[in-house]
Amino acid sequence: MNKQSRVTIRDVARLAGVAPSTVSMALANHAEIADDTRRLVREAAAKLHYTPNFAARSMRGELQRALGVVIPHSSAHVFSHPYFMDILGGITEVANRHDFVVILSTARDEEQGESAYIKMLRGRRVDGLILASAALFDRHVMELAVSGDPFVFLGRYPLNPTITAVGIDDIGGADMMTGHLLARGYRSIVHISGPLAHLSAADRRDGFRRALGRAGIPAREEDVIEGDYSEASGRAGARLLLQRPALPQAIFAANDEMAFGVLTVLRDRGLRVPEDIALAGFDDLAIARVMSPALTTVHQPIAQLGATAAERLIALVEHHDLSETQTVLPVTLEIRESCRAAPT
Amino acid sequence: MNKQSRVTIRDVARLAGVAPSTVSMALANHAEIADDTRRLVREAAAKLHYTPNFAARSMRGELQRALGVVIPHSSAHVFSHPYFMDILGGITEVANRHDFVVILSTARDEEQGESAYIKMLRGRRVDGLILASAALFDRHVMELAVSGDPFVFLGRYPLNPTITAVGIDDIGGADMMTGHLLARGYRSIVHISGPLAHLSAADRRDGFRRALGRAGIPAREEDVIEGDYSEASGRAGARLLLQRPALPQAIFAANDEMAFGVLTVLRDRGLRVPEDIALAGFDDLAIARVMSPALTTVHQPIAQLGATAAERLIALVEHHDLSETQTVLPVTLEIRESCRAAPT
DNA sequence: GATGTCTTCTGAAACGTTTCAGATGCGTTA
DNA sequence: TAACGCATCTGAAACGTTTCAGAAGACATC
Repeated sequence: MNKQSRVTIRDVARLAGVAPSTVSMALANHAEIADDTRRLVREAAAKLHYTPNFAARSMRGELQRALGVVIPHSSAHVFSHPYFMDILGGITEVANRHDFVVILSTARDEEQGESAYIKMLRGRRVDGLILASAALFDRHVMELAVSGDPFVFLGRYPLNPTITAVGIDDIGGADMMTGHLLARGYRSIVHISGPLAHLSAADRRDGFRRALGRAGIPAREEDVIEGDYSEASGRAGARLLLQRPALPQAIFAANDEMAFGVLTVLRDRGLRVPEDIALAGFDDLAIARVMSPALTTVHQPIAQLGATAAERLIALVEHHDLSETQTVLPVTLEIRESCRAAPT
Repeated sequence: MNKQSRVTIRDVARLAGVAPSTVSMALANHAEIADDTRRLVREAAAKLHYTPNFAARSMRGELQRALGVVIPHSSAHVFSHPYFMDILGGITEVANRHDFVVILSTARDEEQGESAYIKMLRGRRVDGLILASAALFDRHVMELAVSGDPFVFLGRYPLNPTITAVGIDDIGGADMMTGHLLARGYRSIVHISGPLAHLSAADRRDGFRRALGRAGIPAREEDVIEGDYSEASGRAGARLLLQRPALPQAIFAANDEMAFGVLTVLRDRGLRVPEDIALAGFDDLAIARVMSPALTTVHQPIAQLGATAAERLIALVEHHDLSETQTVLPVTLEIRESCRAAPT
């Protein structure tokens, strides 16, 4: 019920009474096809519901018009679901506008041989790749870089400026948030960081330290507790803090999920936020708005991140010159209820 | 840097000193190729990093090994992000296991001509489609059904039993939840429904009514308020209720987002949940756990829904016989804090 | 020695496009 | 009338596979 229903360019040619090559050129709007013929061909194609076969087309060296988006399966817990959904939203919107299709690859890193997404590229299933949240030291990244295949790294990638990367200003965001807390009078602040092997986590910590330094507050080892971006690690961090002789005045978690973990533990111990202790997050996912108290956090333009990455990749694939290879998108402060209002 | 790096079967053949057809057969493990030759070819292919070109392969009538997942962009607000992310998770996991690739199509319904995803199917970019949350009366569904192209409808589809559909037990879930509320002693319950043009919304309302009927409570028109699954419509529903002379004892929202909308309005009016009024939701998204009070809701196996759909579609594509075409997955009650504990 | 049977490999054809050199027909110019 | 230019169309080749009829060689049988 499938095979026989395939209508090819030859069928259209027969119906229109012209050669297949004429059909091809007519549909592609080549100038040397007479208007009458073009119309004739168009009608025939429409009547037969002709749709060009992509495989055949791309065999002639045309682009597949497909982008691969690689989301590491193993580290899926590291990044929250809505984050990826928004990224995907941004990517697909741009891709659709450029008539590209998006292929999802939830890569589990395979030890042996080449990863599935490199095969997609080599097998010309996609024209280029967007690597979402790959680790900085991912061996495939270097491999891709030397192969010259088009790809975009999601996140900052200062190690190698020739790699096209789109990230957000993690340092600046953490700096702003810390500055905000300081401005509200909190002097003792503890940062619960993400997994420091990820650049975003290290960046956020560095931003935290930078703001502290500017305020003349000495950096102390114990003011940073390393988590892994998961709610559970937020809880663990909070419990650790509760064992200390004195609680800080504010806790700045490196993402919203950890902040929520912190909140649940504090609440269990009967501590009120923000009255007893202030709390801040990072990312501005839906959870931040929904928590009570609503979480003060750093808003990042996630969909735009995906959109920009897709635009860069398509430019790369179509051999346009990129004005800049490494982009850092700005973030904004989202002030809500979890930090006491400044005394006015 | 791309073109010249393409290594074809001919390159492998040259290096191995055999004919291209031999390479093809050796790599496909045909029996009539001697073991020694097979080894030789394998080595050559590995040395050259040969990856077969998918376009060429599929021109020979092979499967593309690609599934299309259609997510209606326009009605994106109707379904929440984490829902689709979980669906996608289930789909990709099964697809990967069967060596299929997942192509995302965030279809904005185009008025003119064929939709993008039908083109994907016709152009043989994908072997089959999964339609996520298409409306029952979607004209493309019927079109697909008559064309005989493989596709799976996500959600119940009782209208046409020949269509392969995977849904959840919306009726049973709403019935269970309503029964639970009744068992806890609530007699006056209002249901805020989803958009009733969607079957899931109508089903949930019907389940609500069925439980009420079994308990001998007469169905009243005003006990159902139609929303559209959005948080805003939950707020609107709550405001409507607050204008009535008497508040119901419990509100059962047809999804968690609307329940959250209801909660914000109640909270603004100084009403406590569950002390003053009980609240229940449906879906069990992350938001249900995060709200305070944590929301009592109906848990649906979203990832499994996606996984089952993918399995059905792959079976369809590979012409296996389906034991059943229409599947309804069971749901479970998730009792949390938003309904007062039963007096024991 | 002729014939037949296996085993193993090869060459050509086919899949559905696009491209491009050239064919065709027609009006214009010398 | 011959030559040319132009507009329009066509046929063949090519893209990288897989398949399949058949070739080649080794060996066994009569």
